[in-house]
Amino acid sequence: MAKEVKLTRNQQVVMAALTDAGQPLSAYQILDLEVVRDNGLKAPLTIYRALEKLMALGQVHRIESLNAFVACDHEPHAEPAAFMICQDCRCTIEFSTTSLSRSIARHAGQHGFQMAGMHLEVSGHCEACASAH
Amino acid sequence: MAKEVKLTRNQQVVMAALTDAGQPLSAYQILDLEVVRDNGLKAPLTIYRALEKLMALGQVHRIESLNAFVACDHEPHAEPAAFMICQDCRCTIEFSTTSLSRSIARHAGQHGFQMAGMHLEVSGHCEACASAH
DNA sequence: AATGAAAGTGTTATGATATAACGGTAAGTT
DNA sequence: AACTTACCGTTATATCATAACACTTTCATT
Repeated sequence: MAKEVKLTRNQQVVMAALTDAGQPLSAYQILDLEVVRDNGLKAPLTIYRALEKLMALGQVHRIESLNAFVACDHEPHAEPAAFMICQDCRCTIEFSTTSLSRSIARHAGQHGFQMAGMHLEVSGHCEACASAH
Repeated sequence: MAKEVKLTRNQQVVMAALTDAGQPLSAYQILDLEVVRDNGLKAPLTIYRALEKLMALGQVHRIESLNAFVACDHEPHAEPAAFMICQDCRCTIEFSTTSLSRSIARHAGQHGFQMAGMHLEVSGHCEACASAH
């Protein structure tokens, strides 16, 4: 892991829930999990606060098109995120954008736009779902 | 224009509001505009229904990260959309993804993912705002 | 013109997502 | 200990989006 930051109890609980899920969950879906409620988290704000911190640490990313949150599946990072989202099983695959973001930044520059960050979401069908029709 | 589809009154009102605005507006911001209310549109659902149609026609696009909608500034299209969004003045610049989406589709394919569509949002500073600091 | 299908509309209610405001607590500086 | 900073619990509220139902308009086809 890049940088061991001590997470608070609430943050650990939310992080564990997302890691276990292996797919994006909305804040309210997290809130409804038994393992979360049993740990005393019972208000939306409690979840959102934990998520906010986890996103700042790059351990969780937000999927805009789903209004949901997903555990980062490799090194935590704040770098531009990109996701493939299966329309069938809802699984997500995160991929790196190092090369892509450079070319997009250049493209933006041609429009006089100074790029600060980017967010890419690709929808479609994952390998398992595509082969199963 | 690609295909002249006759818009209903509600759809025309919403389309005109977005075109006039020249920046993304939320459904409720549209609803609150005088020009919209004066035309008798007074319920959220009325706005959402018009937006749904306009998006299907490719004349309006949704900006996920803002929960807002923006008028398409060139040929209406259903093609993968990409936007640069100024964090200062909130203006958006839409750009084409024909070359980009091909390379992303190829990238996805390497992960066994069959791409259906994509949505790219670049945040940063537009030329005017960047030069004004 | 009659008729029937499809799309659009108005209205009310509700669901889903997210944050504001306030006061209190925990943990680490110095 | 005093101070700072982050975190937390609670209540209320803001914001975004859709369900359900009955009615109307539009328009191709008979």
